Amino acid sequence: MHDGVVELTIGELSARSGAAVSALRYYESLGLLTSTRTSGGQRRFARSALRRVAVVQAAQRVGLTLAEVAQAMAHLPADHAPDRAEWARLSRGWRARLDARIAELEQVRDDLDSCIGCGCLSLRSCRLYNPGDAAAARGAGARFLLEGQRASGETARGAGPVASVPPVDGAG
Amino acid sequence: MHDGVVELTIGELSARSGAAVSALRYYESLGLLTSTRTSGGQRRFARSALRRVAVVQAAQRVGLTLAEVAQAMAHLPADHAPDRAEWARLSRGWRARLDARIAELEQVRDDLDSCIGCGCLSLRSCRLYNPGDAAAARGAGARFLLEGQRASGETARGAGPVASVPPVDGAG
DNA sequence: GAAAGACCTCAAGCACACATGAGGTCAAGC
DNA sequence: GCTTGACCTCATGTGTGCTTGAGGTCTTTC
Repeated sequence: MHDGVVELTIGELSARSGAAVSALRYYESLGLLTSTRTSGGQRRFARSALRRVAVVQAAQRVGLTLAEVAQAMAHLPADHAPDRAEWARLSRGWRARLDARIAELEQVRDDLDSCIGCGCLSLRSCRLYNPGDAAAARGAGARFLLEGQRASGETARGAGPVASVPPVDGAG
Repeated sequence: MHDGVVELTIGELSARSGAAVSALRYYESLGLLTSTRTSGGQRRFARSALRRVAVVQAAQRVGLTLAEVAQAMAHLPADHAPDRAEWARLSRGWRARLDARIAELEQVRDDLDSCIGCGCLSLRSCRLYNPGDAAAARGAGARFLLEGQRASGETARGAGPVASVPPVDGAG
């Protein structure tokens, strides 16, 4: 095997980055990585690909989707790994998202605390149940937290919004 | 429409809970909800179902999967909505998970900060790149954070672990 | 009693991030 | 040059949490 040589096979990149071979191919298909090919059609990665993979993995730990990573990386030069300034720009944006996400989770935690205290889940007042305030329903970065809370067509066409039925909160 | 009556149609439950009709059917298929049926085969939910849906939604905000919610709910009596003590038991467990999750994100944030400072992503020393310590690779509750970091068969069968290739960290 | 809207049951589809398998090729070492 | 392991390209599958659609039924209201 070539050693201090310039290029890496996909297996080497996998071993060094910890990403699976199939994941690397997938990243390439999304434009997150580029490679040259040998005459036989096998991929060869520049060593800078190692850093790119590291960036992808970092972004995933932050909670970004690969599409978002691709978008962010589009602002980076393709021919070399990000240098200090470029990486700082990227990661500062991610930090903001991280902060927002942490804040949301802390909000949920506080709401949960208030519910533990009151044992409520009252449909009228419980903040866990009625996340209408600041943190809720924000588009940005709430993916794993608040996804899937919109009404279906069947519901929307149908009986109208919540107000059409009077409040109930006695249990069974 | 019946009004202060004991049972709710699925549409009413949807309107009152904010969950889509299709989601409610799905929850029932997972055992998260139960219903009786009219002679015509339509679902009727006890009012306690409202609280059960609230609990499911709360758990999702915490970050649990529905399977986990189902498991947690298996410890609750099926015939009534959770009372104060039962809800407290449940939510205290969730709180621990929330705390762990928040701690992990804070760890990532700190690592990110150190990387912003040094512009590194050095394969040898960067903590974002080498999440080997405390927070990483924990089984519990790291779903959205650390999923998909295991090697594939192709990689595992192949060139062996990281040590087989000497370190490289120059960029392109 | 008839229209309309809410409801029913499958079955299939979507999004995300890959993993897996089939069937075949390349490259390195002996 | 021959074996063997690494690599290739599709195509399809996995898990989670639903949504959408087709085709049909129930219930309520006028």
